[in-house]
Amino acid sequence: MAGTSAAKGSGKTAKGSPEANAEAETAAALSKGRRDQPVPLTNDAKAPRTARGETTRRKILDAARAEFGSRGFADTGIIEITRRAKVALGTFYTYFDSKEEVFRALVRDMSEQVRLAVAPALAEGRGTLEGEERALAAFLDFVGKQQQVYRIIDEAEFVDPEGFRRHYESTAERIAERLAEGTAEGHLAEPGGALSAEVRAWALMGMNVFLGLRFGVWGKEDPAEVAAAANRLLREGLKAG
Amino acid sequence: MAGTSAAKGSGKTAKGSPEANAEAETAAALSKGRRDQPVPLTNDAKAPRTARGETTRRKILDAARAEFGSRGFADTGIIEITRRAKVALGTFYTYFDSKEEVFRALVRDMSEQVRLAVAPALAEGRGTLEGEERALAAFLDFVGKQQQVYRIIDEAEFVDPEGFRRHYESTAERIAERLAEGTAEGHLAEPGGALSAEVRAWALMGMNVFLGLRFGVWGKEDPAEVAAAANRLLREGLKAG
Amino acid sequence: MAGTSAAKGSGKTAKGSPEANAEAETAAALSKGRRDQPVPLTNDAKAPRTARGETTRRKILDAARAEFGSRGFADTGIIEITRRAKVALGTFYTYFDSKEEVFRALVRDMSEQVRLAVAPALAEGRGTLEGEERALAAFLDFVGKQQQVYRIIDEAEFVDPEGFRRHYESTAERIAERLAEGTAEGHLAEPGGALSAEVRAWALMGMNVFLGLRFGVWGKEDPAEVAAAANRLLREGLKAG
Amino acid sequence: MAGTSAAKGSGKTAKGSPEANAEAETAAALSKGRRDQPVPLTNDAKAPRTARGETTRRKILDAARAEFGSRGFADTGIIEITRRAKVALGTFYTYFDSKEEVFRALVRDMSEQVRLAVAPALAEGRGTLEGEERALAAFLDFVGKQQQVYRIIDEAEFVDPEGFRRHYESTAERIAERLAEGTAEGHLAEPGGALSAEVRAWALMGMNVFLGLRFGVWGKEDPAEVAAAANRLLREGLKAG
DNA sequence: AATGAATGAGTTTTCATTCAT
DNA sequence: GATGAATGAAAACTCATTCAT
Repeated sequence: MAGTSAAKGSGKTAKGSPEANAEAETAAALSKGRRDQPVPLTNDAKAPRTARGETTRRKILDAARAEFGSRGFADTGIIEITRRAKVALGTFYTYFDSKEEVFRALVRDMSEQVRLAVAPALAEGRGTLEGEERALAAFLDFVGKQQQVYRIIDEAEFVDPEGFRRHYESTAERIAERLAEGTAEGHLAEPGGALSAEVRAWALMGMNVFLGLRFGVWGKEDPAEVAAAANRLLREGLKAG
Repeated sequence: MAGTSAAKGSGKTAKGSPEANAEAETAAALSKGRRDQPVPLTNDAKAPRTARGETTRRKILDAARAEFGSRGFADTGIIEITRRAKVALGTFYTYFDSKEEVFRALVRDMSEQVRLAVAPALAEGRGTLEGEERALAAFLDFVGKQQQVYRIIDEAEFVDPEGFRRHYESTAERIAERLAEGTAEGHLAEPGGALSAEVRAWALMGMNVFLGLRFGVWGKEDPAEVAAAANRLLREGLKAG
Repeated sequence: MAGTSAAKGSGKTAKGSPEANAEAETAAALSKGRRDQPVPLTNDAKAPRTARGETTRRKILDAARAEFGSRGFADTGIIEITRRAKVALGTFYTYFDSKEEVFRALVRDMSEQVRLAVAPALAEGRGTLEGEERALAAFLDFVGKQQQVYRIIDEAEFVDPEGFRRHYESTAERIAERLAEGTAEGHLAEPGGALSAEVRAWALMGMNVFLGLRFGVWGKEDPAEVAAAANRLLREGLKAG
Repeated sequence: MAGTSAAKGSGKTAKGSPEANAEAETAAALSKGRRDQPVPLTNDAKAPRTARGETTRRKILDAARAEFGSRGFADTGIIEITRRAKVALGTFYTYFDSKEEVFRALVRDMSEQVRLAVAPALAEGRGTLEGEERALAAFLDFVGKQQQVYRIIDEAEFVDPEGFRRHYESTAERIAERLAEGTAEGHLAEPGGALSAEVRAWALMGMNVFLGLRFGVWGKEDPAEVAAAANRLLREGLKAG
């Protein structure tokens, strides 16, 4: 399973051309993101102490993303990662404790990337539902280009269960907040209670994830059209009349 | 990602104590399911030729389900499977060509299992949406007891991509048929076109899968309540008034 | 530092020609020894289940003794052991959990071998001190042929500290018993007390071990002469007159 | 097995609280010892050329002693040594050619240390045997505080065989000289010949080493008492009457 | 059919050593 | 002199698969 629509804040994070060099761009965005928040869960002992080290670490991380994203965790060897990163095998272990650890770092990265990919779209829409529609379109677009997202976040269920859960729980929470806001503003119907509110958020997330898989990764229909169709369902439901 | 709503029947999949001995019970259920339909085996050359062989094959398959379901594909060894099945290591290869092959057989089984688990519920409901509601409740109930379902079908994305895709595509197709039927009967609003119809089916499936993860596997809220809340969203959408 | 003089019992353990094929012989003796005592500390899960397996395990053990004995623990690789044993690399792990584990098994073996090598000599002597003299001669002879003994028991201080300690403590205990007996029989002077008795045993053991190193391993003086000289010291001390 | 009795002096090697801060104290003692004699360095090319360099070299050596002494040679990495010494990894190679080389330097140091620790005691005693008794007591005291001595000298058997042999041969030689002196002075019985004289020296050394292990390192009985008991054996032997 | 011993390619990880700054 | 990033050979260990019995 992979990412889905995301947060409100930092709508200006991605300002440049939304297309070019997605990977590099996100890497940059991520770096910024990291400085915004304390980002605790990194291994201090292995943190680079020089600029050169920082560059190397990033090269490894990027290579790992590409490799895990295309071959999967089990079929990717450290050698392949370092070969792609153009560093020696041992260099990997200068920055990461194990294969699992890079993967974990990557899950955080990807989770954040998804959030950043949809954030601007959310802000654009007038009204909650329009925001969600645009976010879904942005998400479809994003996963179409970054298919690694799915492979990595889905595989986290097995390799990094905590990261996996964290990703979906925090995503659902952000959705829930947006829906609550929409309700407060009177655009959305009241949920029946707390459980109902949570059900709505998870249902919406599930929708998005599966539409992303079907129409972003496996097929490439027009994101806007798919988002529009989904939004109709979301607005009015299925019932006739 | 895991299974979702499906085909015909009762709703009380498990009649005994709802919690206890989930594994054994399901194994039995599965065996029944298997007898309903021959369950196409991939490898004829290794098909058991005697009754004793049939029993051994089943023991291995059941053991594999339990092991893969709890440790995942990579962390499960053939030895562990045969140990649990109480057969010798070499016996495994009398019935399966490789570790991947058992897994594939298992994916088919689980996919079928999900279908059978919700089928009775679907038939009970009066009207398409009521059927879907009961099916979701049955599904939540099922995955609560059979958490292996998720682990196995989700991991198929990496180990058996064809099986993974087959599962979701056929599930979505069945949903689409039901929705088409409901539209024909006038209960449901017309979709805007073919794309829209498919979007609806995938959206519904995604909803179910994620609600299953959140409220069936991770948490154990009352399936009926969750299903009711989800159904409200499905019927009327989110829009106020 | 390695083994030294040893026990009373089982004086008939080694009946054959005391010279030929020391290694094979001891292996046999050991096997017998093992059956006498329950020998608990072996890994059951890896115990051979067939005669063929038993043979293979012994081949590995013998190869390990030769390799560790000549290159030392650190400089011996599993590959070298299996190459010498003429089995595949993986076969090693069918019988032992790790490099450390074979080593531990070997320490037990060698400790026992030392005991068996001197036991007959002890029984031969008339009187405690004469027994000790003959035991030392036998020991010098033994370590001259089995230099691995020293390398393995000495290295146990680092690789298998428990085994190391067990070896020396049990050896010292056996010596202490013999001295106590000699005292009871009136051949030996009373020790001043418990501490004194223990000091005597350890002193005697230390003497033997170092004489073994100097005159058995490094140089090859006549064992009988060395033993005689040592025994004179032991009997009468150094004091003039 | 490690060092043993040696050369000249006081007996109260450690005057402060006999237990506390053993390590620091000995480091100081060592430094002193080193200044007494230049301590021949193996590798001139890497000899420090400045005072700062001299300090750094010493920090590394002290750290190496502590690490090798507690973890052993194989389990100690250069990183751990430099970390403890608070210098950068690369600095190590400014002063030593290899891991083996520091170890060799350390073996020399420790060997010398042992000699210095017992030297004062030897001088105190009136008569050879009394000197030996005091030396043994000093030795027991010393190894009780400096357990690294054993670990390092014993491990030299594998890492620095020449150093190992040199240590014991020169120690034995010194003992032999003292015994010869005692014989010349008429305190000690004549040995039967050259072999006999050497046997006496090695036997005495072995005694001391093992008593040091048993009563200095593993257990902490009163050094004076142990030494007295050992000396009784040495003076009069074991024979009754 | 069933057994379990044997195989060896493949992987991860470590760590002494080098070297540019 | 000091630093720490980079290197890659080496080694332990795993495990799916084969095969003789």
